[in-house]
Amino acid sequence: MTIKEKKERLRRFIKEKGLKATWQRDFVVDTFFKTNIHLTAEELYLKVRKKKPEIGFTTVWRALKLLSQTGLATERVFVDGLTRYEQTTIDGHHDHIICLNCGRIAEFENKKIENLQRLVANELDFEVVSHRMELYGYCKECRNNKT
Amino acid sequence: MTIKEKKERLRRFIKEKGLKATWQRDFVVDTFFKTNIHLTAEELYLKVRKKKPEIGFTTVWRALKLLSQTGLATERVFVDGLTRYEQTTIDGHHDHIICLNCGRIAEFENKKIENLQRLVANELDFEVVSHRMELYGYCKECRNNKT
DNA sequence: GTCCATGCAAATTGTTTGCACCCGG
DNA sequence: CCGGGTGCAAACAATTTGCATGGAC
Repeated sequence: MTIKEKKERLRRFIKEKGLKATWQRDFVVDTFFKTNIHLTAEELYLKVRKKKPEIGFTTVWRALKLLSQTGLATERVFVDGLTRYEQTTIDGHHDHIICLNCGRIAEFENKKIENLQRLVANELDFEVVSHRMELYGYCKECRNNKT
Repeated sequence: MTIKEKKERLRRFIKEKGLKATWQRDFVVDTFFKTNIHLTAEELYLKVRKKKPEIGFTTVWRALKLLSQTGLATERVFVDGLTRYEQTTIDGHHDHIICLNCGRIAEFENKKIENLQRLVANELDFEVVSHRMELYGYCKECRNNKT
């Protein structure tokens, strides 16, 4: 899905809900779409504020909540306990691998693991509807520059 | 590890650290050890308070922190964002499967999945040191009593 | 003009800490 | 007695909400 399509989808959602379009929210959403990493509301707010200091934290926060509702963003909480927002990609589910040193977050998908998960669940008489899996470790760069 | 052994281990740890034994902490730890489910500090506090209303939340909380330091308990945060404390079992690492309806938490271990994780990480040039994996779904009972 | 959006400030929630008093050794 | 333990209350941090004002249609 291109950014243009995402914006269109959001525009339709806003219309359906009887909400109004505003340049503030537009700007926040734009900034978010142009960033392809996992951001906290705080981080996005700081990013936005650099360009438009008149936009408040609440607006950024509510824009992210709106994007979550629309399905254009996903809230994720990693072990640091902060809520991060991730742009929804066209390809469905994926998991994360996070560098404990630099905080870099990479994404991956592995059907074999998901099949095994379903298998394990069956053994325990559970029906899986979702899962969360994160790997923590060190990326190449951080391994090389070890202290 | 039996409860007795755990208590012994804690006793030694307390001595080493130059801390003191008190009946309040003893009672909290006892209550925790007798419960084999995943509890939040709040839940344990309520449990304790029923028997000993004079014990405060702080004591419960600090006892759990102490147990974590000792390695006798493990802090876990699932998707609801609450910190739960789990008794450390003799067998090392395991993951969780959680019923979205009744909240029941079951544990499992699967070496195949862990091997695949390492494999995936290698492809991405990461070195894995830990992971978090939780499956969410419905347990047998909740599937049968579906609304 | 009518509502929704905004952004400040304040409430909330879960967790953690400061401190005066208590109590075990 | 002394030093750590307790438990209240208050600090904290992240998130969420109330409300008066402003702006889009």
